Amino acid sequence: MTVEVRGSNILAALENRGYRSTLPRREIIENLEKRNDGFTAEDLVRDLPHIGRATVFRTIKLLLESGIICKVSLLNGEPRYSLAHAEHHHHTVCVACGIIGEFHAGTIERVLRLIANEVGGTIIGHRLELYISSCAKCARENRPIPSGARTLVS
Amino acid sequence: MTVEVRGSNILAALENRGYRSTLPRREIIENLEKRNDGFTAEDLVRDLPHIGRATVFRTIKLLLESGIICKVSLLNGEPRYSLAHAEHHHHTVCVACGIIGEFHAGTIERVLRLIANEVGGTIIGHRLELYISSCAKCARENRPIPSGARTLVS
DNA sequence: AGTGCTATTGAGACAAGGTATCTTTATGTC
DNA sequence: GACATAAAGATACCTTGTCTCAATAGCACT
Repeated sequence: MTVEVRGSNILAALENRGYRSTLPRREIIENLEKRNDGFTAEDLVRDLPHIGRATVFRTIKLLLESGIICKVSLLNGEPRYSLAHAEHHHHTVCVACGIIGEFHAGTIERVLRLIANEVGGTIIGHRLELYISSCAKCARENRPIPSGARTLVS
Repeated sequence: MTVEVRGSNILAALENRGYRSTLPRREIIENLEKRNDGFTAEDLVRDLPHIGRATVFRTIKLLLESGIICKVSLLNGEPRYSLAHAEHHHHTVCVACGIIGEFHAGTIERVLRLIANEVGGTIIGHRLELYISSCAKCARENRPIPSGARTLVS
């Protein structure tokens, strides 16, 4: 009996949910674990040309449903995926370079709960994205704020 | 000299921004003013078959940029448009019936400003959607919470 | 009311992001 | 190793928009 010591805990999470450990899934997981930026589905498709498009999307869906990755919208609505590092969190998106960060703020949860009371109904979840410019990286590289950043900020 | 007394202030807002008052635009505005739910672009296309698809989308874009309507994501990411009633606000989306509500909470803005300090960078905007079930209408009609509502709630 | 400039429209091709279908292949289990 | 079945690959299709380009219609001016 051999015990797999090193290896992705993401894969383990999928197996615990009853999914099979297949080569394409392992490759996709390995690929996205290397990224620290937000990525698109197309990034994965391009990086793993021997894996079918549909499989990439199916695996993304699986990882989303398992809470392993998150789907985040850029300001213009373009989707990006990002590895989830914390249990519950929100996202910052730099409109200049597109880098995605995470933050957690208990205050927000409390405020939202209060609002739910006023709004009526049962709160199921929320989506909160904070758009910033000049993130740490952009500030270092002196990257300017893109024009047209002001669009649909609800 | 005649003064147009009744009529859309939305149209006026567009004209003030230098856009022409065209028949298709007037019809689209009239149509969406009648709605109190969130609507899709396809709803408009279907309701106004003599107006070109591209024109509908172009007009929607115009209205978005002018802050007259908002684009909101349902839980599964599907887009909905909704007339903006207040200057700055956030949205509630009922996952059962899809009705979109507005709310405003100064507390949130304050909290977000605090967070921006911690996160670093300049805050450009934010997107906040609150997903609820059993909104007033659904509660009246005793509509159940849809299964699969738990998806990508970041 | 007619003229002219140019914004806007309509039609239809195209694009991005994703899903459905259907056959073949690979996993996990006994 | 055989079996049942989950998953993969290929590909067609769908949705939500955008782009192009010729034709049309608003608006301003006379």
